[in-house]
Amino acid sequence: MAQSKVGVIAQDLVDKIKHQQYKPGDYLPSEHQLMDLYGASRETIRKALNSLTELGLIQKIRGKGSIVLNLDRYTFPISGITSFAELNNQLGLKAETKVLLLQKEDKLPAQFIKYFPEEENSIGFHLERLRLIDGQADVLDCDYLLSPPVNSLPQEAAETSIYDYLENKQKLDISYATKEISVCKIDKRIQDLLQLDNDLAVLVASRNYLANTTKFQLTLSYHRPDKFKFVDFARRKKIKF
Amino acid sequence: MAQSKVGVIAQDLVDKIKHQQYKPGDYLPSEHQLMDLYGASRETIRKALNSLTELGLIQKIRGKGSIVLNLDRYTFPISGITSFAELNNQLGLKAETKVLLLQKEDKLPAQFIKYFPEEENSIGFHLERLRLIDGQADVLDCDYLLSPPVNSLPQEAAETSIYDYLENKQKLDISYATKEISVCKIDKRIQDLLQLDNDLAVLVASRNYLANTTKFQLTLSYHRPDKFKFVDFARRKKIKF
DNA sequence: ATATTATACTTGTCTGTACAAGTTGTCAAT
DNA sequence: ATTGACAACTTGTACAGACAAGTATAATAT
Repeated sequence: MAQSKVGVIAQDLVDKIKHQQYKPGDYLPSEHQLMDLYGASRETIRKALNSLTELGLIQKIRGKGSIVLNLDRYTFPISGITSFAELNNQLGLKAETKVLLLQKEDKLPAQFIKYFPEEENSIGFHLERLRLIDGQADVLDCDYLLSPPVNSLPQEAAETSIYDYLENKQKLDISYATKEISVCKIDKRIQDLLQLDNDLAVLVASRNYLANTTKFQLTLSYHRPDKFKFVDFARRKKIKF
Repeated sequence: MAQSKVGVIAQDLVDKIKHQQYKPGDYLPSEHQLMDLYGASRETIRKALNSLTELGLIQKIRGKGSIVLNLDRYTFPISGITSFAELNNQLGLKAETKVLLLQKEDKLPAQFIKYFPEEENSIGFHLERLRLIDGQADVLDCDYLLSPPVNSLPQEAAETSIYDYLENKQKLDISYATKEISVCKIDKRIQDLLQLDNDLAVLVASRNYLANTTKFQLTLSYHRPDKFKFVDFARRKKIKF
């Protein structure tokens, strides 16, 4: 997955932290020691350490070292563009996906227009999936995959992981996303699907982009309010916008 | 604010993007041109560009250049540890803060214990503030500032900006935070403060830390559901946890 | 005992070089 | 006109060296 030397080192350090080889509160080996361990230059080591810092796994303290932070599985940030299938694997949940709809459209379906007016006339694949955890319907994912760049979308990919399909089969380079989390009123249909008493749901709306900056996916995720939990790690920004 | 050469360059680029000197869709000058412009080495330029990449301001494309992304003010990510006063300045809102409570406690008040059980016996300053925008009460911020490391907390700091006070007066080095966003039931008192019809609010619970990894602040922010909006920028992570 | 100094560690910052790899346009051969 | 090779750009990765600055320990001077 991570082919560069920096990536290999970073992944190895992450794995060792995960398996408690380096425990929360411990200091990692010093940068010079890591240079010997991995046979790399100091800049290379430092780039790997910086990526762990951004992930919230370590904190660097000048003059002392890099200390492993205390982030158990439940506080580990869910942000980043993580697909449901990946989340599922990482957290070891037994989840199920029901595909409610998969069809090609020649313009953006009505329910999306309010949130993504700029794509009103785009061709794409309309996909609706209900996510169940322990038999309970927790999330309704409504996707619109823009075509181009998405040429095809088999039913089987929709049932398992469209990200796996797009990245590995279609060789699309998924890169970044903008997300908005808010609370919205939902119609009777969604209310029934999620078996909700009232008409409020947490809505995560996201625009997803490839590395060449082309937009390829719009998503509206409706979450049961009582099950929704978004965990984030944030560093104090030194740059003022 | 940013004393390092990298920081100065990054801030300058951000300012130029902000003032449309570099517009969305444009390519920034190449790294070699930026070297000449700022009189810096390529690695220094690249570190500055990387920080813009993480902020979601640009996208680097190999062989082509760094393209400015289209992020208007409303989609600019609010994450990071940004204080209400800072947000206020950046967005140019006319907001008001009412201090409801400020007193020292010798153990964690009951309302916090459910979310921060590990700090049950900590001494600290209990602070409650109501945030109003256009006269409307939108957020109730409940803070617990741990003592140590926070020795004092004057009323005036609570009314304006405790982050300004802690960073500039007390010289605390605020570094990172973990946040959890969820939806919770609120009691009658909070319901009245926020003038809500029902008993649901969006709750952002966060643990805030200094650069030396000491926890200094616990926060429970209750948001009116109809006003809450959390905007985020996320990059696809290449590291699997 | 206390304070100071020296030192050996740590991370932070910046420089310069080298080569790999992706993109684009030019020019020549077909 | 199309193709293909090449050159000139771009960013990506890695290396080695130098000095600054913060931390901790031990030896020293008072």
